[in-house]
Amino acid sequence: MLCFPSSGLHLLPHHGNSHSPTTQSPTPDLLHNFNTPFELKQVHAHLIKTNTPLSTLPLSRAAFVCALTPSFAYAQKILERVEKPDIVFWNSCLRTFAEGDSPIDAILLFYKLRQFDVFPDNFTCSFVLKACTHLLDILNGRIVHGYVEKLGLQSNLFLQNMIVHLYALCGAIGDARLLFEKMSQRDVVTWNIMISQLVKRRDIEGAYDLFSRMPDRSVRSWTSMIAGYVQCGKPKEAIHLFMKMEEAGMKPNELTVVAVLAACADLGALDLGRRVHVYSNQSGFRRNVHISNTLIDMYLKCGCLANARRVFEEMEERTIVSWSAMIAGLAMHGQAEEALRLFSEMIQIGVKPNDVTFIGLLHACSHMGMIDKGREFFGSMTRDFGIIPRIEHYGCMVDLFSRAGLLQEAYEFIMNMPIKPNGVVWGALLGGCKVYKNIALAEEAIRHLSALDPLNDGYYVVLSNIYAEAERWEDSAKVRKFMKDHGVKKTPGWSSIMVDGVLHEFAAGDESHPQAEEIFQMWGKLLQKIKIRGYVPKTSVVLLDIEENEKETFLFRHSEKLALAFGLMKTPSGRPIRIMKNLRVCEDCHAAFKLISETVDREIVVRDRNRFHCFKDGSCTCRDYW
DNA sequence: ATAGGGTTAG
Repeated sequence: MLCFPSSGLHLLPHHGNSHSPTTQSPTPDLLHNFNTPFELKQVHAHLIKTNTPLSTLPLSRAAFVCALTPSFAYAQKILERVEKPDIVFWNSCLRTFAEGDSPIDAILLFYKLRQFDVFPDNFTCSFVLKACTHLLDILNGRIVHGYVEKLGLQSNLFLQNMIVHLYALCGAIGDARLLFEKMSQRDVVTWNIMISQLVKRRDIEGAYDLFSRMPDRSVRSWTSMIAGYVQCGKPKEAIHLFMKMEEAGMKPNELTVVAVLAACADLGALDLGRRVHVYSNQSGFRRNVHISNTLIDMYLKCGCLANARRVFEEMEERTIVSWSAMIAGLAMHGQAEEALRLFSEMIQIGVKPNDVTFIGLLHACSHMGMIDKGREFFGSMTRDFGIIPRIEHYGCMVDLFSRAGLLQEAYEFIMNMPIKPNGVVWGALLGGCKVYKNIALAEEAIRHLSALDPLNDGYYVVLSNIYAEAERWEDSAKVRKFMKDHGVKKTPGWSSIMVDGVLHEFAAGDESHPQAEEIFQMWGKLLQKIKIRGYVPKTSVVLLDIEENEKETFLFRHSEKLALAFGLMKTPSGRPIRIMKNLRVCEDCHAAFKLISETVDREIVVRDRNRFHCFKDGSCTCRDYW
């Protein structure tokens, strides 16, 4: 039943050692970490030689040696000399082990205690349970649970909470739930444990059900729930709950701030993000690295590169997350050179990059067509930093080649990948096939994509587009029929814009907005202005079998155009316009926005699915390469 | 003496 730790524990003295123990000085490490009676003797001898009182001996270590070698009276004698070990003493040993880097020692010691006629109490159990938690050791956890029942400690809330936590953490959510349901009393910690564990398992509905049923909610309850919504891709719900939290008079803490800022990043909710930033500083959270990192990400994803940079520069201590976020953000904003410069600065001061850092770097390269640099980083990643490329890195490389028109190289790269390509990888190739009009390779990509990711409409839409551009209308129609037959629905495009703290959302062709008429008139005026400057509607992006003038109607009702017209109507001149879109920005809108930015002299920032487009003075930061 | 969250990419 009992097994001994594998961590270099020697049960017998080193008989082969010809030196007398007293002739050797123990290393400083050994003074605290002796594992055998022999080593204990060495330490003891050292204490005598240096005239150090015996009480300086690390007792928990002595107890450990003693407990594991009860036949060796020496260790026991030392213990007896120092103090009479009672349950409190043993508990503090257990605690030391449980919180140290070898928690298994606590479990071993626990099983040994009965040989010393020591009976565990609630503290004993709590420390062993803590050890089980650190080890994710549900088997020993269940045994300790049995002891808790046998010892009549089942009404101890601390222990019950720890057991519920342990079960859930080890994946036995059913057992955790059962125990939770039959507990005679629960406190806020019990509820919070269940909520955060359900969130961890992506059961956000289950978590909210408990949240709404619990009698008292602490800041932690609110924060777990808000963070849960963010993790489950529901940032609106997260922000809604944050508002409720404020209404309830709860004071957000550091973790709440991180969660809300993450939600703001996802939603592009700059106003709230700024407000939370101010609150965070007022609350004295300025030096919190997690908060600063999330702030950087929030500002980047809201299109405020300068603010992100300021937060980054003002940090006293940066982690790899800070650097990676900044590099990825610069890539998103089309500032590849600056991203690369930041990377070399980081290497120069000795910060070690991780896999995420390289995803950002490779993005920077592919967005700017820096093929050789990208190849270099991909090679250096493993060679110089020992990072094994993940599927995301392969995806970046295929994207890099495909965007640059090196379709054959991209295809061969996929064929030679040591891991199975996923939808993102083939999708990147497909994207390149559209730009460089390679129908055969696009069909090959679709063959893989329809097997890998059959419900993703985006790929079929691209293929249908490719056929349409080649004026192969029948094939284009076939793709759309295929989608219809297989129940693949085209994701409706939408764009949004925040005006005076209110989020306005527009779908393509949307006439439901209360000010729809004014918006259309505004667009009409803009259209006149840009037509003078040479704008020609690119009706080929409209994939409908209709008359040319009808196509224009569709084209002019694209969601990003509606959002822009509305933004220009509602915001003071000179102020930048920020628009978010769920899909990639349309080619025609891109051309139109460039001209509009010039005619109305406004900066227009569009965050699309992949990156930022910042239109200013007639050009875009993507340099039309996206 | 004992219990419960965090950041980059995807």
